[in-house]
Formats: sequence, structure tokens, C-alpha cells
Amino acid sequence: MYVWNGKFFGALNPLPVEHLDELDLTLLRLLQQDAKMTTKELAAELNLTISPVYERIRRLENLGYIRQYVAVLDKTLIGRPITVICQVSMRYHNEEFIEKFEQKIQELDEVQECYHMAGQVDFLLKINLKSLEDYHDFVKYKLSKLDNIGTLNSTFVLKEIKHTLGYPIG
Amino acid sequence: MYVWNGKFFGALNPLPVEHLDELDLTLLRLLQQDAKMTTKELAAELNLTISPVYERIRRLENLGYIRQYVAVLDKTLIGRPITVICQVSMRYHNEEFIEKFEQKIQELDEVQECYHMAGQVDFLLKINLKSLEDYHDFVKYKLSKLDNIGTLNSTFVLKEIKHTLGYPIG
DNA sequence: TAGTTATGCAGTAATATTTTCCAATTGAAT
DNA sequence: ATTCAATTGGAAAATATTACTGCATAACTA
Repeated sequence: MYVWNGKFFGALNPLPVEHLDELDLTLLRLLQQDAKMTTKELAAELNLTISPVYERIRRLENLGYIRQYVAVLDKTLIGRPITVICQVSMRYHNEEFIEKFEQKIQELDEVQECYHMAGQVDFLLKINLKSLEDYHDFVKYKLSKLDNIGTLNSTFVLKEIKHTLGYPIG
Repeated sequence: MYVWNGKFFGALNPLPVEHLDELDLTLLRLLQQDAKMTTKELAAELNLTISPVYERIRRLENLGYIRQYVAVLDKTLIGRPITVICQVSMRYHNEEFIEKFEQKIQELDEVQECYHMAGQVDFLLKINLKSLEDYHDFVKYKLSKLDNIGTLNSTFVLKEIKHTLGYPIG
């Protein structure tokens, strides 16, 4: 829970972005690009001392604006260069089937992203793999084993043109 | 440049993943989940002292396995909750047109990811926005202004089922 | 094969930096 | 003037960084 101008904010009533001031937004923008910047460096950018920067970051973490800090790896060097976009439609659209599918997807390491879509196709999956052969195995032994799969349409990524990890801020 | 068993590795001849030992892989796995882990904590996980862990991380950074460290923000809290998948086909497929398109895409903040695809559709874009109205404006004033757009197919994300930032390691 | 050398890694210690926390001060709003 | 929140500055603890020592293994030589 957090108090701002006498109002209470928390999980049920999150502090909206409008209540973040320009300093908060700049902080988020900087940390999104380089989470290893020291409080001192950030303070210099913001023309503040270390303490308020430190406290603002803690606040942004506690309020959930910052979810986690991660190292971004080179997918080619670590041996997983292949990306496939896979569009799946369900045969039946019961709540039960859908939930089962969503659960099973969580367990598949190859599935990096999965979105429930509006429109013809039900789910869009971004799959990450070591090789094209692995995609064959993935579809054959994992994806097609899931119940209730209707149609399945795979397209391969030839080249990653852009991959931004952050969001535009402010 | 880096030497391993008397062999030279570098940009042109990157050290392949097979030459990372189990400790390196565990390090990458951990840092991918939480880049804020201290060297001490990592050392405890690996049953090593601080120095080798410290040096391994520096090596993984210098060799490019670790590209950067970023803070992951909550897209809803920062006011950009909408995701749209947009599939674009070019009218003509000259190298010149394609390159121009790829360049312009880099400048559009809303485009978080863009892939050159095999198959019917040329590009798949993941667009991040404040609101559905903003998508209207994005298509009307930005995307459709690009030369050589043939067809354009938009589907909206109803729910993010899974969004993993890292890759499976080892 | 045995002895020697070289190399890279693990571990230790000393130092520099950063993080974290707290009390006091400033500044703005009522 | 009073109150509340944010900022400042500083002190203590933790961590990062560097330099150095010793150990094990691989490579080389006779």
C-alpha cells in the first residue's frame, strides 16, 4: 500500500502512470536500457543526490512498475537461433479446453510467448529453438499432443529486424 | 578475441555453446532470471568462491553471451497495455523497398518487434500502445504512410498467456 | 616414461565503490 | 505558522573490483 496526496493506492487500485513525475519516468527509461547503472550515475542524470534516487527506485519496485531485472542473452551464441511463429486454432472453445491448453503451454520451454488473440486464430505462439529439426519434433511430440488443436499454421522468422525490450516512456 | 585450448575465438569465430561448461550455463540461467543476484549469492549456488564467478561473468559479457542488463517494466502500470500483432505484405519485393521499410520501422516507437518472415506474409510486427484509438492513429498516420505496403492484417491480443524473457539454457 | 615447464583456474586478501539507512533540512501547500 | 513529503548529507554495511598466491592439469622434452 502506498499513499499519495492523501489517497491510498495498492494492488487493487494501482497508482496510475499520471502520478509518476518526470523524474520517475526518466528513471524507468534509463533502467529499461541499462539496469546496471549505479544510483550515483542515475542521480547525476537526474540532477539529484543518491538518496531520493534510491528511494524512488525502491518505490517503483514495490509498486510493481519494475517487475524484475534480467540479463539479456544472445540467442545465437547460446545456441537457440531459430524463431517460429505458430498460429493455433482450437477445435472447441469451451472454457475447460482453453484453460487446459493455456496451462500446458506454460510447461513448454520452447514457447517463449503465447497470446490469446481476437479473430480467426485463437493463439499466437513465438517458439524458440536450436534448429529447424527441433521444430519438427516440437510439433510432432509436444504441440500436436495437446488436446483440441484444430488448425496449426507455422511461419519461420528469416530475420529479426527489430527487437526492443522496453516500452516507450512518457 | 579469446583463447581456449590454444584455439582463437572472436567475432568471426564465436566460442560455441559447447565450450561453455555447466557452471557457465547455470550462471546464464540464473542471471537471466534475476540480474540483481550478487556475486556472493551466485557463488553460493555454484559452490564456488566469488572470484571465479566474477571472472566468468566478465568473460560471458565480453564474449557477448550477455548482451545487456535491463529492468522489466509492467506494461499496464506504465500505461501501455495494448498489444497488436500486425502482418504486413509488401507490394514489390525489391531490395531497395525492403531496406527502406526496415529502416523506417526502427524509427517507430510503437513497434516493439519486427520479423522478416518466410511465407505469404513478409513482416510480422508486434505493436505496443496506450489504447485502441492509438492503433487507429498508428495505422492511419504512420504505418500506411510507408511506401510499398501491400496488405495489412491486424489482430489484437486479448490476453498474454505467457511471456518469457529468457531462453532455455543447457 | 619421467621430469619439467607452462597455462588457466580456484581461492585469498586488500582496496574502491556502492548500497542502504537515518536524522536533519528544505520547500511547498493549507 | 504548521504539516507533510521530498531532499540532503553522511555514516555503516555490503559488494564489486583488483592484485596476488597456490594448485591442478595439459603440453613439452629428453
